[in-house]
Amino acid sequence: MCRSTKTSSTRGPTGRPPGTTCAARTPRVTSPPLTPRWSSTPAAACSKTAGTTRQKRPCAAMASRWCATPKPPRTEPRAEAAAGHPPATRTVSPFCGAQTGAVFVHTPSSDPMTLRVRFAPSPTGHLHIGGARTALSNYLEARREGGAFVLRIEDTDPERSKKEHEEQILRDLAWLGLRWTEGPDVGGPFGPYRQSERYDRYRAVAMDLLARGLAYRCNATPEELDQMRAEQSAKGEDPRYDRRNRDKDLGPDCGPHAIRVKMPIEGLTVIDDLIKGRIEIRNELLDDLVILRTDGTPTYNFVVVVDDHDMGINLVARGDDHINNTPKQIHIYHALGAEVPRFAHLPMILGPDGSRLSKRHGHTSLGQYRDMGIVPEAMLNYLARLGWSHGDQEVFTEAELIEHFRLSDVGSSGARWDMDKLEWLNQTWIQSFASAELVERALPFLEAEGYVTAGLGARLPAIIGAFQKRSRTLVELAKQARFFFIDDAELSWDEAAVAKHLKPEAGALLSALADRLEAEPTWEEPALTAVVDALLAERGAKMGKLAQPVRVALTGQGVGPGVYEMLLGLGKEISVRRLRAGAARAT
RNA sequence: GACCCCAUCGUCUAACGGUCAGGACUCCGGAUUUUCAUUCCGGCAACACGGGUUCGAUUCCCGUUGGGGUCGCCA
Repeated sequence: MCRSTKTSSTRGPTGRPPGTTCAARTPRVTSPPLTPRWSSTPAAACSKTAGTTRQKRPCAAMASRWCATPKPPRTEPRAEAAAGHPPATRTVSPFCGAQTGAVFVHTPSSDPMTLRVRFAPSPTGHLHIGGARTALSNYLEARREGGAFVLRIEDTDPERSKKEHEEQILRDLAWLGLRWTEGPDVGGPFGPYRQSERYDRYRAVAMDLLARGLAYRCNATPEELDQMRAEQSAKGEDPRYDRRNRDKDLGPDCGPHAIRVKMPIEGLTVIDDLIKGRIEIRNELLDDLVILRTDGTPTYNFVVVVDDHDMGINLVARGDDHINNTPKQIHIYHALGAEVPRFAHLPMILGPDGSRLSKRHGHTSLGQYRDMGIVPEAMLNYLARLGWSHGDQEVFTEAELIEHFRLSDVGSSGARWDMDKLEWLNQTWIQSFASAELVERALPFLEAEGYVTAGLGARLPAIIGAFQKRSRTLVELAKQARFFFIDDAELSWDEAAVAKHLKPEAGALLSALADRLEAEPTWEEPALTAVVDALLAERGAKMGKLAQPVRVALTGQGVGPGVYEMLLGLGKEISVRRLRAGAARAT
């Protein structure tokens, strides 16, 4: 029997169940949900059709929305980007073909489609760096193609979803520099963008599936199912739903029940993944998954498909831990009569030991890296380079990433998190900042150390500049700058350095230097250099003779910034005072 | 266990049948220097294994091993 015959008879003229307001939700880009995207009649759909290759091209009209953002110059849409996309997904025997063994290939819309991608975090915690990577990949793809980047909140878990998490995730994404064209905060034509606000829609779709015989009621209790799985395991079988209620056609009066969707029982589902290539899964392995729980709330695999369809998402890029969900989702698309998007499954980010990155490996949330003084440019750069490369280039600006990054060029193997490389990139980026830029970035970290940064005038950029080439992170910068901000009495003294460099003859030099500097009206590098050079010339000494004693006197330590950097950062008063104190110590 | 994914220096990666297997991080030397850092030069270091296919495999195929992921009325 060809199931879609029944489908067509139950769908009705509008293809929409009563009470569904989906048309209002999908003003454009997609046809109304529940209307088959595949062309012609159900009978035609059941017949064998040839594979088709979807063509996609950048939409110039959509590019303007990105141009509204001030940042980097947009690169030209690339003509070659349009070519060569593989067929989205090919399914062998979904509902209609399953029973006949026919090969079914859905026919994509012929409309030139604007790329629409999404990032759908669940607000149950902070933004994980894996999530950040996924978000970035989607974002770059959208930017290059002039498409839409949709942010959707997957808050169907009322227990764990928290508003403050959602807000924090949005802030973290913004910190990274990602900007979305549609989302819960900015709105958009496909809202609402929080799943908790779309429950009516999910229920309506589920009821429609039920009415069309593509889903069914299952009154097995979770306890019964647990027992079933336990028995299966005991017998050495794979634990899975035994389809016990699939063909019973249970009515609404069957007691507390969930709604399950019917998966095909035989055949093959094929995913043509942008990153992984061809993936085949035997349909017999697919469980009839619950789409509506007993309490009426929808489940993840269901809402994802409904939303992605409603929102016109045509490329889904996510972690490869979702690969096993994909065939089930594809069949839900088919049940909805919806076009299946292309998929790109990004490999996982692994911990340094090769296992899945977790808290025990250290920091896993984006916010923690921000707090440790990683700049967003470096994080963006590092995240993009994980699993992807462009020639021998290591440092990329956002604009360069938008131009060169492609999901299809991402490697298919997992990548380990390498803090050393991240810090190296961070240092490289810190070195690239203009003075005022670095000051602005470093200020919060200085304040976090408890330093008073107000009223420093030109000393502040001098202090921060002194560490621009000496810091791998902004926290490191702030900690190194400590001697600039504390009272003389608080200086910590490296006794070995003191013993080595603050000897009597050095004391005389320091004392003389202090006198001359005190008399110097111009506290700028050329003037200071002149003072030091003159002193050195008179004494017939080299800089090497003076630098270390000065450094120890000024900082208490044997290592630190250059002499003039210290002098400029400290200012005249403190410099002279510390030099005198150092001279006194040296006698 | 079943299913799915993956496999080049320690790490991130390049190579798209013929290369002295390239670059970057880390590490180790050296140069510059005012200590440290920066910068510049140099060095160590890899095709997991076994079968095919081929005149020729790191590249293609199969298997083994190893690693990762998924097996919920979580997302």
